[in-house]
Amino acid sequence: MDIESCIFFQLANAGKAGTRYWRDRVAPFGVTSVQALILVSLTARDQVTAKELGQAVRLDSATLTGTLDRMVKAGLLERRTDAEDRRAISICLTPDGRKTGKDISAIVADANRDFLKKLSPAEALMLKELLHKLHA
Amino acid sequence: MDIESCIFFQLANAGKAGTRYWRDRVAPFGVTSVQALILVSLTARDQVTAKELGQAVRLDSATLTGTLDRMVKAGLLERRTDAEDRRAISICLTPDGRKTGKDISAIVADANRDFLKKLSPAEALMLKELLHKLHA
DNA sequence: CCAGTTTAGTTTGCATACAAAATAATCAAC
DNA sequence: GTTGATTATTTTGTATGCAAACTAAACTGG
Repeated sequence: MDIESCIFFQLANAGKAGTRYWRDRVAPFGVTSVQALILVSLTARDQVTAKELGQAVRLDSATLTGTLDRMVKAGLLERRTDAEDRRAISICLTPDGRKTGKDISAIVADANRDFLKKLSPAEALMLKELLHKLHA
Repeated sequence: MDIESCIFFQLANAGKAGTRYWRDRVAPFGVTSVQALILVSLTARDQVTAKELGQAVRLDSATLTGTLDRMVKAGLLERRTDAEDRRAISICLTPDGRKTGKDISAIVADANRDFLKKLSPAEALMLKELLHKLHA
């Protein structure tokens, strides 16, 4: 079987292509592609624990720890020990992080449209459904 | 726009899911997911330069250098200075690398079928076409 | 033939991605 | 109520992924 028609190769390439495009779109905000997704997620639902955030953005705890470290260092968010459960930490956006999150949230739809412009609306929808069906 | 319906998030997740599945399938052969793809690519077309290999498996030169280092160390392949162009290097499978490449090539189709089993054959084909159309 | 440019790979530095082990706090059962 | 299992997060170590700078070899125009 040809590597070009291998689904693992195709999905990995599509993922990398999407990430490259998204990274270029969010680079002006001074954040990486993953950090941008985290900010968008936090903008939609503020005040979450690290565990909840990890589930929302599909990052395992080890990867999340490092990424949060860099975002704290960049002044985008803070870690606070959860009052209820002292094992958990609450992730809180700083004013700067909140603004950047809002600004990036405002371009997500346009970035999606532009990246998908080679597909018709019906095809784009079909692609999203097929990708979703693959996980579920 | 919800992060769940963001194409960059969906593609990145699908890519990671595929890579995880593929990694588990090739782990018994003692190689990583990327190394497995490289071996499959080399099995189909032996004797290529690093540049050609990088284009075939979509790895930039910096990533390829490190991955080749690990594969040489693992005894899967060798670097040889190209006789025609002394800037280039030829990538050659060792006997061990050739056998592993053949063994892995033999399971690619089955791994693809199994990973795509939640989709009908028509849907799987549609997915591949849409992914291809996205790049082209 | 020779300076300037292009090309093939490597190196460096940083950001995911993830397995496995370590830490610390909570929960469960007796 | 203490001990043992579970849970949240961090740490460590290895493997991509990629930008940018660097090296060495080949090409190109005058």
